Amino acid sequence: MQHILIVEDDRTIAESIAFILEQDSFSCQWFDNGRDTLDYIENNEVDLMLLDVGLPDMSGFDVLRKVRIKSNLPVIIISARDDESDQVLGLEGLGANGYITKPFSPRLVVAHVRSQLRRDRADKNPKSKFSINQAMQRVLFHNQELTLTPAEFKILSHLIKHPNQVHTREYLMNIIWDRPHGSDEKTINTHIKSIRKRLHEIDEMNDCIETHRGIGYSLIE
Amino acid sequence: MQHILIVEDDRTIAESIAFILEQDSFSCQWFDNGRDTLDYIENNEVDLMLLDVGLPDMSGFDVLRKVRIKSNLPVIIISARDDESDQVLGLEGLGANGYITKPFSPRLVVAHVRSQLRRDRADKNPKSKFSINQAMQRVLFHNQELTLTPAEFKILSHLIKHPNQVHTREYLMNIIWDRPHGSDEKTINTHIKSIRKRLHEIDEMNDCIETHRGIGYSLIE
DNA sequence: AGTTTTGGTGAAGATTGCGTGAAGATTGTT
DNA sequence: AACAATCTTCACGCAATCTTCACCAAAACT
Repeated sequence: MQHILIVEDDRTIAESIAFILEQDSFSCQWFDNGRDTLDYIENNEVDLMLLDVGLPDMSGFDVLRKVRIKSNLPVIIISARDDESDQVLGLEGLGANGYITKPFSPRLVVAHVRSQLRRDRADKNPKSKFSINQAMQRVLFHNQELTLTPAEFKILSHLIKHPNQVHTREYLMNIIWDRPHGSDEKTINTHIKSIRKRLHEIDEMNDCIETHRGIGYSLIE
Repeated sequence: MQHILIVEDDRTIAESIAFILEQDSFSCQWFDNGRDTLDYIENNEVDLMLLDVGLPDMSGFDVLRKVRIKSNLPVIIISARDDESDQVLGLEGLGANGYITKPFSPRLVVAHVRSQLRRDRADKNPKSKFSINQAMQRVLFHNQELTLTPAEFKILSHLIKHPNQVHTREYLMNIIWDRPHGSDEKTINTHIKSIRKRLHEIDEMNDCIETHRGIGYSLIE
């Protein structure tokens, strides 16, 4: 179930939007001011925000600006008919994802929301299969814990943090050892081998780590 | 000077839009039906189209659909207030780049047009058929990845970085090997051959790399 | 036209680099 | 010290890549 935030000081309008969206099996949450909205976003999972520009405590654009500092939550601006130029300003300049002008029909709202969420999902899909727990020196792969030796952790976590980029063996060696260390670069091969083996145990059909002959390795997303 | 097409059957509206845009130093052309519009686009350079959905001979959406078959000309839909759902349909489904609802203010039109043309220019600028991903040691050709050996990558990326310029075989050899290397210059021929072959696999009618008899090679844009 | 030079082509070695498994070296722990 | 875990090295075989070669086609020169 996807969760929509409605930020609108006119209770009638907010309720009618909520009613429509709930019929389309979205869950909705209504706020009539900016402060509460920002608090809520800070602490809850939200999939999309419908944002009126005219709010009692702060401009909708201020809300958008503050949201954009921390996230790229899809935001659809709702604006009154008479401040047209604001529409464009908000849409283009502050990173809104769409806008609707009052008065609007139910169908229009649902269409906008659906189309925006579709686009948003497409953006999010190329999500990393990895997550790093730096404090615990652990890496999750497909939400399963990898048991890695210290050297393996250093190499893999670096590759994850800088994906789609070739790292030379020399560079990876510097990551393992803080201070210069007269070791053979072949060592890296062996570490990579065992990292691959561990990834393989979880995902048979896996080929994240690419070899770049004569150069080094890279992790592809 | 950028040329805007206004497709709108209401003469008053069309003229007012044209007046506004001309003040902003665009050149404008007005059509009140779909047939003439399509004819014109076929034979003239146009930078952007403002398209009303309600036309006498055919729907604006039909016009858009026909235009989209042949080009990705930026199109901004103009729609009357009462057919809201059509807006979304046109915008999402048929590849319109924006929409404005009647009635609109002059500033809104100009803002939309400017913002759209800005985006369009950004899309068009990186128009070289090649792009180099140095980090991944890869070259994209027509947005497709070329699988290149290290030597091939070194040669091709150098040619791309210095196009329209002849490079001697000796010079290209120095690019492949850091240190002096007593190899035959014919080697370059073979590398060029295989680079050409790979380009050929993507674009049959391709002849980017020119031979300069007795001297070397160059890449032409 | 005939000759010479230069480049394209395909294929056959030569070379290099990598994966692999295992053995030795190092480190830390009990 | 003994042990386990980890790191490093090594040798072998394979595959990717580089280089060379022989032969033909195209261009330049006589």
